[in-house]
Amino acid sequence: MVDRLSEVFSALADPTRRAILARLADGEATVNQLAEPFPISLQAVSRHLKVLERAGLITRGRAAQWRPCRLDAEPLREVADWVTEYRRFWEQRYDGLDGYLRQLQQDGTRPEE
Amino acid sequence: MVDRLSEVFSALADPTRRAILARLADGEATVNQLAEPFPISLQAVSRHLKVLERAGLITRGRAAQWRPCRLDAEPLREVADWVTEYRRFWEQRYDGLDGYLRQLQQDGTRPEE
DNA sequence: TGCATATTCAACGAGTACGTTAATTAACCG
DNA sequence: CGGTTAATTAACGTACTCGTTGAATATGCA
Repeated sequence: MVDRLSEVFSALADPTRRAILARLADGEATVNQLAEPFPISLQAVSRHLKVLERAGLITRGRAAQWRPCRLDAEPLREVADWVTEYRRFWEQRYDGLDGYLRQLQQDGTRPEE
Repeated sequence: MVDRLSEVFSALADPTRRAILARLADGEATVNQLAEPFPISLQAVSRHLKVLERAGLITRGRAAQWRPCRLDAEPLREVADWVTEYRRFWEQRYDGLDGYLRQLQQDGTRPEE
């Protein structure tokens, strides 16, 4: 994995990790609290957290023997920025002239990467 | 891979595939045309296209011996919808009261999944 | 000190991802 | 038909992912 955006997309490509992010939207939580809803081991959750941390999607504190996790949405802003470049494609109407109009709209405004 | 959103994120977690999508934003292209900029084999690109197709990000036609690829941005709309749920987190200002305010803002509006 | 709790690290296995090269399929054309 | 071009499929190697269980580390507390 070389680039940051790939790392973020890869981290998001797992429903458990997305559920963890949704839980962290409610506020900080410990590893045990985060693991509780899932039918997998605590160790597996700990690894998911490491993936999220490497992607910059969470940060971790230290309080006694707990390692509270906190959401960091900055990488999600980058995702939003990336996907926004394609907005005009899903907002297009397909009404018969679509091929011609699509060609016109696409001209010279290709998203980067 | 079980759910659609994971499939889409996974497809996007590769810079070559994102570059292919960017190229297709200019309009249809054949496999050879898409492969041309990359230092990898045509077969490897063909596989990337299969991944993008399974994720619903491209569709393919048939014209003689060519298989023109076309961008389908519908899954990107789903990505945009998902990430938008977190918008308030990256739009937050961190000005000292941050912990308290974040707690207030997060209350009761957790993104799903 | 000694034990309980919270979390991580290590080692393993099954499955998947991504690249390669070689062979195959499909369509066009002389 | 036979050859060329476009693209896919097959077989393989290497590496990574995601789960497991067992051991280690870190902190709190009696």
